[in-house]
Amino acid sequence: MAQSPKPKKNSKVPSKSTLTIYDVATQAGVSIASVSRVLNGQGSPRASTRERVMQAVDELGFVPDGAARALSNGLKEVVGVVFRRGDETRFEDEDESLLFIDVINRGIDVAAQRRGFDVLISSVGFSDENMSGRIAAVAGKADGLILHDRMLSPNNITRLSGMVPVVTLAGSPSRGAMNVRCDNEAGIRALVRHLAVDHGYTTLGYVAGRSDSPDNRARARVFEAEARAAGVEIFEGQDWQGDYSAAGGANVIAALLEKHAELPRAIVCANDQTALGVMHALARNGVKVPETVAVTGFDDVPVARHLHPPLTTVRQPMLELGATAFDVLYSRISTGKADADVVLPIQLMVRQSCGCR
Amino acid sequence: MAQSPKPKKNSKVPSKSTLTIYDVATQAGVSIASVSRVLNGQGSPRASTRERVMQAVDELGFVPDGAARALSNGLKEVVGVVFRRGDETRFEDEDESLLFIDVINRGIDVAAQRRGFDVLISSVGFSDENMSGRIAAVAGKADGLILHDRMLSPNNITRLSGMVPVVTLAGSPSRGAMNVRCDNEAGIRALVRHLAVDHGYTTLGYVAGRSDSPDNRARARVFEAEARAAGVEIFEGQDWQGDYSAAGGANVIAALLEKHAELPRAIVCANDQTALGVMHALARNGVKVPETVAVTGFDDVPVARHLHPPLTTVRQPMLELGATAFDVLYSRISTGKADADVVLPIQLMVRQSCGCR
DNA sequence: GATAATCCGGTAAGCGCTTACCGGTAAGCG
DNA sequence: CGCTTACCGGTAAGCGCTTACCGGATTATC
Repeated sequence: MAQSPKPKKNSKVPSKSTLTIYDVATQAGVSIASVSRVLNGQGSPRASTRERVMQAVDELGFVPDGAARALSNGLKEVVGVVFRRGDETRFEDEDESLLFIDVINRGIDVAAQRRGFDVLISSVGFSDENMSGRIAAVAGKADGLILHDRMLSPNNITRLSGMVPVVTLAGSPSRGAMNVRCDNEAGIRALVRHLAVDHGYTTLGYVAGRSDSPDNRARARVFEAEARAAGVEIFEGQDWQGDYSAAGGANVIAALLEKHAELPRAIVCANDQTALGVMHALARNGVKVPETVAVTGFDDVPVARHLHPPLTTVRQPMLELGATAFDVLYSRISTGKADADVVLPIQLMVRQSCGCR
Repeated sequence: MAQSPKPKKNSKVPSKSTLTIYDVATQAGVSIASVSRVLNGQGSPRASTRERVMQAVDELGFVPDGAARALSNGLKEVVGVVFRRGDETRFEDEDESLLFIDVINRGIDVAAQRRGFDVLISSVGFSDENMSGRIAAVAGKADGLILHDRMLSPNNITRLSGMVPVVTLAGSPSRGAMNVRCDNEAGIRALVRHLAVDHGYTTLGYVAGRSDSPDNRARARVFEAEARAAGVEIFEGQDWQGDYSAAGGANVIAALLEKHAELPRAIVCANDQTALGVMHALARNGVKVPETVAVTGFDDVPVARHLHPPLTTVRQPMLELGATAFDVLYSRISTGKADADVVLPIQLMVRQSCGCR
C-alpha cells in the first residue's frame, strides 16, 4: 500500500488540496489501480470495492488531477479556441463583433461537452505581439485548436497544423487545417434577390465590414455581381466602408447625409450590428425605415428581432458553426480523419425592415 | 543523451506531434535540463547553448506539453470559469443574459493573460444534471474557479472551496470562497433618484429580472425602498415580472397594454435587454419614449448607446468585474491570501431615454 | 483430485516535463 | 603548484495518474 507522495518542494504556496489517489486508496483499503478502475469504469470491480472507493472519494472530496490524467492518457480533453479582439481603430472592450464570436463559442462549448471536452479560451488583442507564441502556448494546453477568422496567415496556419490539429472558421481553408464556414455568398444572393426581385427596389447600397476581412470582401463581390445581374444601380465605395460595428454603420449614414448625398432605396449591411447603427442614424435624421429606405443585416444575432422595425437578415447558424467546428476537430483527434472544408447553409430571415409586413 | 521516449501504447490514434523535449535536446546536442533552462529562463546558459536550443525548437516546431509542465510545476496556469446557460422557460441558445456574462469573461481573459493564465470555459445548461460533478471536472483541469451567479448553493460552494480556490460573482459571499460584485443597490438608487428627483416623475414601474435571481430580488427591494423614500407611486407585482430578456420585457408591456392598464411615467428595467424589449413594445404600440414613458436599463451593454433614443442605464464595470475576480483568485493562488468580498462602484450613464437631451 | 478458465486486484513502468544536486572545468589567489 | 570559488550543464528523481501484466483465489469441468 503506497503512501501519499511527499509534498513537493516548491516556492509556490500550495493552494489546491494536496489530496491524491494514494489518499483515497489508503482510506478505502485498496490499491491505487482499484481506485482508478472504479473512477474510470474500467475492469470489473466488486460491488463492495466500488462502494468503499466512492465513499472515500466523497468523504475526502477528491477530484482527480487533470494534468496527471492528460499526461497518462495522452489526451487532455480540452479544445483551444482563439479569437481576435479589437482592431486598430477601436478600443478593445467595445468590439461588438464579439457578439458573433461569443455565440459560435457557445456552440463549441456545447458540442465539446457532449464529448467530455472543455473549452480553453484565449483572445488576442490587436496590438498583441507574438501572436504565434501565444497560440502555441494554448496549443500546449489543448488537444486541438479552433481558430476564428483573421488570426494567422495561411502559411502560419499550415505551420501550426504540423504541431496540433487545427480547425479554422474562415472563408477558405488553409493547407493542413480543416475549415468550417457558412455559405455567405448564398446569403448575400438571397438578400439582394429579395430586395431587387421581391420588392422591386432599383437602387441598393452595401455598407461594408472591415476592409481587412476576407469574408467581407467576398460578400462585397457577391453583392456587386448579384445586384448587377438583377439590373439595379449600386451604391458602394469608400463612403460605404463600415467596420462591422453599430457605430461604424451610423457613421457611414451620418456622413452621407451630412453631404446631402442621395440614399439608395435599400441598404444591405455587412452584419446586424452595422444595421443597428444604420437604422439608428436614419431614424435620427427622420428617414423612415422601411418606407423610405429599407435596411437588411447579416447574422441574425438575438437583438435583431427586437429592433423597431424587426430586422430582415440572414441567419448564420452560429451555434451549428461552432458545434460543427468542434465535431470536425474531434473526428480528427479520435480517428485521424476529418472533412477538409465543411460549408453550412444559411437561411433568409424575412422580417419588416426590408418592407415586408 | 536520452532517447525520445517510446511511443505510448494507446488505442487512441496519436493526433498531436509526438515531439518531446528529448528530441530538442538531441538535435541541439545538450541535455534536457539545458533545454528546459533555456525555454524557462532559468539558470545561466551560455549564449551558444541558448542559440542551439532555440534553433532546434524552431526547426522542429516544438511546443512544450502543458500537462507535463503543470504536473511538474504543480500549477496549470488555467482558471476555470463556469456559468449558467438558459432557464426553464427559454431554449438555451436564446439566452440573452449571456451578453453580460460574455463581457465579464472577457475581463477575466484579459486579466488572466497578464499572468500567463488561460481561461477554461464551461457552461451548464439549465436541465443539466450533476452540476457538482461537472464543476469538479473543470476544477481538476484548473488552478482555481470563478463561478458566475446562480451556480451552486452556499453549502456546495463552501464544499467546493475545500477542493480548489473559488471566487464567486454573486450578491453575497459564501463561506470559504471569495466574492466580487458591483454595488447594484447604489445603481438602482441613482436611477430612481434621477427619475424621481431630477425629472420629477411621480409614478415609476420596475420590470423585474428572473425571480430565481438573488441579484434581481435585491434590486427590487432597493427600488421599492428608494421610490417610497422619494414619495413616488410604484407599479410592480406579478404583471411586472420579466426574465432579463428582451422578449420578457416586451411581453410585460404587451400584456399590460392589452388589458388597457395604466402605465407609469417611467419604467426601470432590471437590465438593458429588458429595456430593449420594453422600448420595442412601447414603440409598436405608439407610446413615445421618453415623452410619454421614460425607460431605463441596467448594465450598459454596448447596444444600449445605439438604441433610439439612446438608453439611460447604469454601467456595470463588467470588464473590471471579471478582471478583479481573476486578480482576487490569483492573489489567493500565489500568496494564499485574498480579500473575502470586493465591491466595485457603478456609474449612472445618463443618455436620452430618461428624458434628458 | 487435478486441470482449465474466469475473476479480481496489486505492482511497476511510464506519460513529458522541471529542477535539486553534484561534478567537471576554468579562473583567481597565495 | 595547490586550494578556493564561480560557472555551467548532466543525471536522476518526482509530479499524479493510468494500465499492462501477472499472480492468487475461486469456480467449473472431467
